Order: sequence, then C-alpha cells, then structure tokens
Amino acid sequence: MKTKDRIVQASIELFNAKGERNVTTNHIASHLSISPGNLYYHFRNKEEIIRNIFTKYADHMQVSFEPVKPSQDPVKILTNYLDAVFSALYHFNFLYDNLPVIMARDPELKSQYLDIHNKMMDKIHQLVVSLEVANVIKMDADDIEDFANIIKQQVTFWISYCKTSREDTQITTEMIYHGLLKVLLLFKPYVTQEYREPVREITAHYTALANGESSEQGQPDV
Amino acid sequence: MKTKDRIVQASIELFNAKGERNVTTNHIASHLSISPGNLYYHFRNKEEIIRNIFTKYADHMQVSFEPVKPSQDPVKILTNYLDAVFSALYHFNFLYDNLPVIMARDPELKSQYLDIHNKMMDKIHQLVVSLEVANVIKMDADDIEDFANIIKQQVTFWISYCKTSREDTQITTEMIYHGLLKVLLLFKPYVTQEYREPVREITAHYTALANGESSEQGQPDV
DNA sequence: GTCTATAAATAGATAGAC
DNA sequence: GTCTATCTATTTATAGAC
Repeated sequence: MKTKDRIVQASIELFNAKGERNVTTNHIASHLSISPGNLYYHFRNKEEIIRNIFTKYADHMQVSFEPVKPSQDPVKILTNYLDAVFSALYHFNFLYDNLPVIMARDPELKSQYLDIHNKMMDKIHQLVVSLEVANVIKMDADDIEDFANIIKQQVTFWISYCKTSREDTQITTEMIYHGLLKVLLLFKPYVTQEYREPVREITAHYTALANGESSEQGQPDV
Repeated sequence: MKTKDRIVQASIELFNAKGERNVTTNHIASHLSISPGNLYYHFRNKEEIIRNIFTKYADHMQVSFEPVKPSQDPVKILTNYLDAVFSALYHFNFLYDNLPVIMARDPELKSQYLDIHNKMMDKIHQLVVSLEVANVIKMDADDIEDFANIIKQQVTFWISYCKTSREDTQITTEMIYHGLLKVLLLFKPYVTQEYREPVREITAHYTALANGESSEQGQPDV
C-alpha cells in the first residue's frame, strides 16, 4: 500500500480508537514508523487528512444507502437503512464523536458535510415516503420533514449521547445496536396494524444484537 | 461584583458568543481588562472556571425543572418543561455545542455531569408518567425509559445538530424554539384523542415563537 | 520519498514585584 | 489582589540533507 493510503488508514484507526482531538500528526507518523516530515510531504496538514477521510466516508454513505426501490419488500427497506447506519457509525465513529468541532474549524469540510447531509436527508425522506406508500406507517404529510430531521439527529448524535451519558465511553457494536433500536422506537407509533408484527420481528432481531447475542447473519460487511 | 464572579460571568458570555474552544484564559482576562496572572490568582486553570460555570448550570436546572405535581394542569406540566429546556439551551448554549469534548477531558466535570444527567432523566421520566396518568398520552410502559432517553438526546444535541446542518451557525431564540417543536412532535403520536386540541394549541404557540412572532408572554425569565 | 533537526505559533500557567 | 514578564509544553509545520 502507498504511504499516502497508509497514512489515511492509520489515521482512521487512531482517530476511532483514541478520538480525533487526541491524535496529533506526530502520533500518526510514529504509529506508522515514518517521520513527521514524510507525513507532511503527503499532506499539507491534519485537516487535509481529515478531508481525505471524509471523502471516503461520503462515498461509503452514497453506496450503502442504496436508492429506495418502490418494488422492494418494505420491511427490507427499513433494515437496509438500519444496517447502513450501523456500518457508518461503526467505521467512522470518530466523526460522530466530534462533529461540531471538526466542522466549525474547517469551512471547506463543513461545505462537504452539508452536501452529504442534504443527500442523506433526501434518502431518509424517501425512506419515510416509501414506508407510507407501502402502508407500513401512517403519518401526516406535514410531519414527514420534521420527522426525517429527528431521525437524522438521533442517528448522528447517538455516539455523542452515549459518550456523555455513560461512565464507560468505549464504543461497542452493542451500543450502536441500542441506537438503532431507538430509531425503531421513533417509527413504532406510526406503524399500521397490518405491519405491527413484522416491525416487532425486526425489533427483536436488533434487540438480540444489542444484547450481544450473535445473529444468524453475523456482522455486516463494510 | 467580585473579580471571581466577573471572571465567571465574562467566561459564560464569551464561551456562548465565540465557543468555548475559541476562548483562552488570556481572552477572558483581556476582555475584563485584568491580567492573566490575576485570573490565575482566582482560578487554578480554565477547567476550574468551567466547573464553576457548570455548578451554576446544575443549580439552574434543579430550580427550573420544578418537581411535577400531579395536581397540576397536565398541559402546564408540558409547557413548564419546554420553557425550562429553552432557558437552559439559551443561557448555556456553549455547553451543548461542545459537550463530548468538554466532558472527555475533565473526569471530575464528567462525574458532575452524570449526576445531573441522571436527575434530569428522572424528571423527564416523571413528566412522561404524569402525562400518562393525566390521560394526555398513551404509551407502552416498556417504552417509557427509551422514550425519555430520546427526548433527552434530542434536547441535548439540538444545538449541535443546528450548528452542523446549517450554513449559519448563529444561535437564535427562533432556532431553539424549532427544537422545542421537534420535542412536541415526538409526543404527538402518543397524544390521546381527548388532548389533541390542547397539544395543537401548544404547538401553535411555539410555532409562533419559532417564526419570530412575539408572544403575549414575552421572553421567558432566567 | 524519506529522514533529521528545528522553527514557529499557541495556549496554559507561574514567579516575583507592587 | 493585581500587575508584568516570562517559562513550559504542545502541536503544527518547514528546511535541507540523503
């Protein structure tokens, strides 16, 4: 692997493990057993590394949040979304831990973020509309926009919420699955009589994962 | 006012206006036209200033979140809560902008925060139960705990969500009122037929405030 | 491309005079 | 209690040799 790619890869790992604010460019260099000068040959500064990681993140999001096909099984639409959320939170958790700070200090990154944010908002909106069309949920049309924002906020700051409201700040897959269950609870009161049972089954599935019981399908891929 | 109190007061104002991470002890001192040495005579370090502010914040929370009296008008219970949330978000917005970072670097403060967090969770729990008892909402008993956590997360990270998802990061009263409306939307699907109209009226009230229309009761007190 | 050595920039904090 | 002057530590970033 090229040095440039190794720097990006190591940065993701170190940021996720120790928190972005606790990892300096020197830490990254020494972790890779290269010199700081070498690192600065490949990247002008730390923010350029983060912007590079963010591009990877944005690509990941675009791919994993597949466009909703109306023909799909409506229940599958929902689990696809939740699995994509899980994957993003897990693999890029350092971003979610520190989002306001990271964005406030780098206007260029903030602008990248706003772009992705808007695209994701559209996807969530589509998801909600699809569930409505498939008669899985029933919701006032006026509330869909606000509801989509609530979902987005709940997902985006779940990591932050866990880190602040618990003693133990280690990120685990179980912790993330608990967050997905909160998202399911947001949908719950809108679920139609017809789909109450399928949604209950999805909830049971993620509850098992949240309690550390292994799933028949194992850990999701990247 | 004593110098020590002036330092705390100025710090709150500067932190709220510019963000905690952009305000150094030297900034605080020069804002008050005192020397850094003088500031350090009164506080051992910046974290001690923040802990001092946090104590003020904790007191504010304890007072403004009055214990729920079952005898009260159930609608009043809800507006009391929302007004208390507004006041906290407005007067201590710097804390909400930066919570995970501030708590992660100071274990003593984190422990103070966990204490207040748990107390607030209890209050929210009581609020939900009171609304159930008064027949304002109907909710599965199993969901109350998770629902209370969702409310808490939504409130705590509303400022962060706004700052990351908008171009303009200025905090306004209107922005905060929009957050309260999201909390009302969380309650909405659980509201009983009987209380649909009163809740609609509360929503209209906060919608007016969120749109910058002045309310008959004016800005809430500290 | 990579290294060593070091400069530059902050921010946090202290010593000692008044 | 307050000031001036300064020190230390940290982190980012660059120059120049190999």
